[in-house]
Amino acid sequence: MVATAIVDSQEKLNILIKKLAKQRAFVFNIETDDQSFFAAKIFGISFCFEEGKAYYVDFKSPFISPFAKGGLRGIFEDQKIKKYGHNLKYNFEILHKNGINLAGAMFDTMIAAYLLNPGARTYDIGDLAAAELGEKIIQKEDLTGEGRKKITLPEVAPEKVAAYSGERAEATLRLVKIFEDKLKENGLLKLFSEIEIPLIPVLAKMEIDGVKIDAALLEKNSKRAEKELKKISEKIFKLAKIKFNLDSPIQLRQVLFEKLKIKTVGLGRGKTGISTAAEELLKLKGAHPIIDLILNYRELSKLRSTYLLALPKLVNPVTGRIHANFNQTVTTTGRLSSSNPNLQNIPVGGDLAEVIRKAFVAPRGFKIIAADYSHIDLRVVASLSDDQNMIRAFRAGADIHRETASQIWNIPPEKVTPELRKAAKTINFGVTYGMGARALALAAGITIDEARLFITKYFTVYEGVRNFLEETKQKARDFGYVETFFGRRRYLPEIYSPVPQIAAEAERMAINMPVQGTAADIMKLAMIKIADGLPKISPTARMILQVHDELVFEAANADIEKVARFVKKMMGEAAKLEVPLVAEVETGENWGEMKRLET
DNA sequence: AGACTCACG
DNA sequence: ACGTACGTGAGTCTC
Repeated sequence: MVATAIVDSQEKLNILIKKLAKQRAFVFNIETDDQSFFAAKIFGISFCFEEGKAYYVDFKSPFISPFAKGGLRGIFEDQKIKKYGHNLKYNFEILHKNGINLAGAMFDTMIAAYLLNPGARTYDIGDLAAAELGEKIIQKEDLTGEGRKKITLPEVAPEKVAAYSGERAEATLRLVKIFEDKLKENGLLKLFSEIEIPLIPVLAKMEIDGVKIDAALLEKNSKRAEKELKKISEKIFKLAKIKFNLDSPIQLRQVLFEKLKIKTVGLGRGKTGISTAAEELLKLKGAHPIIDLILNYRELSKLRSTYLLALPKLVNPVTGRIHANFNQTVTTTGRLSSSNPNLQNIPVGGDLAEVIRKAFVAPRGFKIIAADYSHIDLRVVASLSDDQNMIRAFRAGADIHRETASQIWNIPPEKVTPELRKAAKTINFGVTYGMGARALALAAGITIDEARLFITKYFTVYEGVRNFLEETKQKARDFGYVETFFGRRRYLPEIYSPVPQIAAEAERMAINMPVQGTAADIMKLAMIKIADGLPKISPTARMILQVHDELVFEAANADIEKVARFVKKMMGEAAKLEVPLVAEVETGENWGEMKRLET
C-alpha cells in the first residue's frame, strides 16, 4: 500500500522541495493532458524516494503559484541528484518545454526493461509492476473508465490521480533496484549507462528540434499525383471493362485472375488467396498491358497517401517543422524506430521520391548535411568474425563487392563485370541475414544451382565469416540468446522449436541481430559523441534525423565544412573495430539535392 | 483487429 | 514441396 501525500499549497510544496534537495535520487512522474509533448500541459507531478510513500504535486491547485512551482527547477537541474523515471525522454521534453533542463545521472526503468527483454509486447509500468513486484497497481482506465463515457485524466479528481500517479512513482522506485541488479547480472549495465541513458537527451533534442518541411511543395505535388492517378485508373478500368476499387487487393485479384483470366502459375499466395504484391505482378509483366498500369498506380498512390498527403498534416503550426518520435525501446536488435511520422522510410530514388526529399529543407541561411556510414554492417561482420581476408580488404580501402567477386571467381578486380559485382553485393548483404541459395538466386537473378556454387565459394573465400555464422547459431542454441559486440542481447527461445521452419527462422534472427545490433550500437555512440561536441563546433547546428546508418543535420552556411568534418570524424571514431569505420558526407539546400563533400 | 501492401536501412 | 533474407511503420481495406 502506497501512501501518497497531496501537495496542494505553497507550504507543502516548499517542504517537499527541501526534502527532495536532500535526496541522492528520486523518482518523478509527470502527468500531462496530451500524448504529444508539444501540446502537453502538466497537471501534476508525483515524486517518490522511499518505499511505501509518494507525493503528488497538484498543478491544478489554485494555492500553488507558478512562482512556487518554479522552485522545482533547482531540483530537476541539480547535477548531484539522480533522476529515476519510466520513459524519461518524454519527461525531459515536457520539462524542456517548461524551461527546465533535466540534469544529473538517470535511470529509466522502461529502457532497463527493454534491454532485459527486447521484443516484449509493452513496457507499461503496470505490466512491469505485475510481473516484477507481483502487484496490481491502479490502471489509467480505473480512473477514466472505458468506451463512450471515458473521461480524460485531468478531469479525474486530484485525490484519485494522486493515488494513481504516486503508486506508479513508487513502483518505479522499486523497479529501479530490481532492474539495476538484473542489468548487472546480465552484463548490460555498461550498455545501459554508457549508451542508452546518454542517448535519451540526444533523442529528446532531436524530437524537440524536428525537421523543417516545405509543406507547399508536397501539397502541390499531391494535386499533380491525384490527377495522374485519375488518368491511370481510367485506363485500367477501360482495359478491365469494369470499374472497381484499385486500392482493394481482393477486388484487384478478382479482376486480374477471374475476369481477365490472367495465368496464376508460379504466383505467391497469402492467407486469403493469390497475392497481388508488386513482386508477383512483376512476374506477369507482358502477360497483359494492365499490369504495368497497376504497378504504376500502386507506386504513385503509395507515395501520395503516405508522404505527400500525410507529412503536411504533421507539420507543427508553431515551428513549421515535423517533430517525429525516435523510439528507443521498440526493435529487437537495438536499432531506433521512428513514428508519427516514420522519417526512416522516406522514399529514395525516382522522380517523385526526389520531390519528397526536396521538401525536407534547411532554414534560410542553413544547409542540410547528411553523413552515411559506408558498409557498416559488412565492416561489423568482418570485425566480429575476425575474417582476415575481409579485414584486409577493408583496411586496403577496396571496393568490397568487386573484391569479393574477384576472389570468388579468381579473376582480377578490373575484370569483374557489373553482373558479377551485383551478385557479390547481394551475397555480401545477404550474409547478414542468413540468406539461402533460393533467396540469393531470386535477388541476384541467377539459377539456384549457380547460387549454391556461389555461396560455397563465398565461404571458402571468407572462411572466418562462415565460422562466425556457425558459432553464432551454436551460441544461440547453447545459451538461448545472442549478443552484440557491446553486450546487447536478444533472446531466441524459438531456436529450440521442434518445427524446423521455426527453428530456421530463429537461426537467421540469431545471425542478423549481432550484426545489425552492433551497427546500431556504434551509431548510438556516434550520436552521443556528436551531440556532446557539436555546440562547440557550431552552436546553431542541429542533429535532426537518424536513418540507421545515416545522420542528418542542419547547419549555418558558414559552419558547413567544420560541422561536416567533425561529424565524419566522430562517426569514424565512435568505436574501435578491426577495420576502419568510414562515413561519407553530403550537403545541400534540401535532402533531395545533395552533393558529396570532400573533407 | 488483422491482412495486405510497400516505403526505408 | 516450398511463404524459407533481417529489422521497422503506415495507409487502406475488410470483417
